Amino acid sequence: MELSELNRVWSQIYFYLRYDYNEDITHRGVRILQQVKNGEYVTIKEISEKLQISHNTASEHVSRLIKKGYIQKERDNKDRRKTVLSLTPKGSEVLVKHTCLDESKLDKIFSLLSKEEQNMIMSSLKLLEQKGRDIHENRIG
Amino acid sequence: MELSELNRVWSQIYFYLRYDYNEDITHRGVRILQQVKNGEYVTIKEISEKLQISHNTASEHVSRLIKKGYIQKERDNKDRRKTVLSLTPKGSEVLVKHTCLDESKLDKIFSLLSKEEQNMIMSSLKLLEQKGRDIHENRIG
DNA sequence: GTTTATATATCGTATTATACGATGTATGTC
DNA sequence: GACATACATCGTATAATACGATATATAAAC
Repeated sequence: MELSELNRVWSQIYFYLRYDYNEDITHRGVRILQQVKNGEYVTIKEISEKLQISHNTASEHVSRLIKKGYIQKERDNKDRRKTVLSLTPKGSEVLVKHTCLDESKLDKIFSLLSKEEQNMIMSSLKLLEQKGRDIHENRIG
Repeated sequence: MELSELNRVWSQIYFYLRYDYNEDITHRGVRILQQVKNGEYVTIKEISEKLQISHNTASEHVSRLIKKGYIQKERDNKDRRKTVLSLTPKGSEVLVKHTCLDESKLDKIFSLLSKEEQNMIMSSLKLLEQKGRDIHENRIG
């Protein structure tokens, strides 16, 4: 199995199918939205550690994202010092545009595929996701 | 077919499996390396149009990437005004780190999959790539 | 051959993105 | 109360990004 071939294909897919979308969010902002989306309990400290930046920087980035309406925050009832972050619907939408494949393009592609092909693609991706999650959560080596 | 589900899976795969790599290239730099990799004949003007920036900005970004050893340039023999850009091996490597999945992670995953599963994943991705290329090159509506 | 157009390089200038130390407030633990 | 933790705010600084002006080189049109 030639993994570099798989990688070539992966990055080509993204190159061809990503949204042609004009940035109105910073690079750092996207990374933060990703972290907020993928954590269960995300605080400023979490963000600063994950992105390896100071807490002040993290706080300010988050503050700007809140102003843009992409993130909301609330104080944790169990520890009022802590701020818990979550994505707004608007934030979710912006994140999709910057990390996902253009669904109108996907729609065109899928309309040309057999049911069997569609299912194959879906199964493959889900298998990769599942194994990927295991790696991410250190359940595998 | 629920495309948003496919997209959720896609972005999760990337989130779990991408390289944990420290940036020593700018966001714009990565975009330019991508363009250089994916074009057959890439000039400063091409870059400026694709990224929708002025030619001077494009020229300067490219100049910096050349200094870092990621891109090389040569004059087109048929039109000496034109500079043709290509990736260096070093540039290719940096691009992989910023756009691909971590191959050591993939290796772990694939070592756990049957030959059949591996082939299914590979076939699926190649099918998506092929159709994606068609879309990109306007062969499909 | 001259004029005009094209392609890129360089420089000066400016804005935005990103970062952190210092400081302050609020809350939690001992 | 003393100390620790979490985050917010402000001042400061650097890096990234952008473009207009200008210049040089080359190609096309007349």
